[in-house]
Amino acid sequence: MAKKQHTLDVKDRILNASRELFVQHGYNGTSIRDIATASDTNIAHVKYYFQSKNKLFEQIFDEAFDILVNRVFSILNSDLSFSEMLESWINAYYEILPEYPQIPIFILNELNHNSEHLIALVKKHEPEEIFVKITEKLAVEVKKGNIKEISSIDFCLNVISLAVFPFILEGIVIKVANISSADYHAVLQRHKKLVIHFITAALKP
Amino acid sequence: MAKKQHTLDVKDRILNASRELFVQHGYNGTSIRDIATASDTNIAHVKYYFQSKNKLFEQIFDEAFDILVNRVFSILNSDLSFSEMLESWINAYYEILPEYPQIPIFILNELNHNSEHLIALVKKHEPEEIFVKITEKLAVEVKKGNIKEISSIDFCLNVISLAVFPFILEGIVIKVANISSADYHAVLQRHKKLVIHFITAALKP
DNA sequence: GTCTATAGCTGGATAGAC
DNA sequence: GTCTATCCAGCTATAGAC
Repeated sequence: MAKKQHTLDVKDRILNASRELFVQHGYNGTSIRDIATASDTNIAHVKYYFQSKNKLFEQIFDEAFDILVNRVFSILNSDLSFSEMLESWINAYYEILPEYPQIPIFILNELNHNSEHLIALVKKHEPEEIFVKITEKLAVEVKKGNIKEISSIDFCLNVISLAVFPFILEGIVIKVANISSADYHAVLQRHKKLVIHFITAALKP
Repeated sequence: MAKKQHTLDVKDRILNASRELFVQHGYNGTSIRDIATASDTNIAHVKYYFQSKNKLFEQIFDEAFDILVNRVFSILNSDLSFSEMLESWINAYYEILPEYPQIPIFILNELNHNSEHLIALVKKHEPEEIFVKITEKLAVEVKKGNIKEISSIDFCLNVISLAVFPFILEGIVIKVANISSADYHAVLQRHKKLVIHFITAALKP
């Protein structure tokens, strides 16, 4: 009947194609025509379902940001002990990011290019709540004498840097060192344990 | 005589304007027209001095990458002791990056978008040599029993992550937390000492 | 070296037939 | 809902006058 058989309907095909293209090539590097071609639809379809390139992009960006903070959010809202929380937090990144390795650089880059517009989307997820949660947990742990005194901004910067940045470096490392993505991910899985141990050792009073 | 007085000649005005625009908005987000307008020249000037948008971009990218690795390179080639080297290395980032805070995200993003083409420029700077140098210095230090055993890839990932990533987060942090860039840089200067201490403590045998 | 004009193409958006 | 045709603004690149 139809010229081509698709398992997904038009709207989902457009979402899948645009997710891949936007994350890979950025907002400016992706045209509606590219999206229409990749999803085997046409420009009018994209316009019909998403009104404009901008609206479609916002939806993709929102999803991507959600992937990055949602799980972390639930970990920090749970009743885990401090050391369990720290380990779960880092483990979360090392489970999410191998599946979506391009998301951090995508988010950071688009925020740098288009800040005024996208920052509202970021704030909607209330990332400051995460920060408040961590500050509380840290204060308790310092008071108990379990860890050295450290400001929550310093602590968060270190944890996020150590856990997230290696994934951002993937592209450059595998090309310069001429190794496969799988090899690099194997290195990172080993690296994860070191990161947890690294932070624990550095926080010891 | 001329309609407008400029302290720099045409070529330098184009370089300055394109540096700012490319680093800020990326390759795809910058047009030759933007560059011509910002440098108070015209499209023909840009073409005359740099042949194409691509050639001009490569020059800017090359410069930016050089800023990021040149100083680090000379530190690792010097005869500093291991602990001096580590401190100088991190200090180097904290001196370079406040002046060029956008460069890391610019480099990483363009490499992700346009890898095949730019990776040759990166390799020209021989970043692997840095890695070899560090591996040697680490091995000596481990043998002496001054630090715990650690692979050089793990070590490099940790140092670079801790030192560079906070600068990449600047854009999102100052907007979400509603603080000024100067305030954030003050936080980072404090943070620098903690990073050095953090790594030293974690490496203690 | 400088600058205008323009070719040739690709971008997002829209109108309107079916 | 689907799809074609088309508008017009933007882009890089080039030719050629001065």
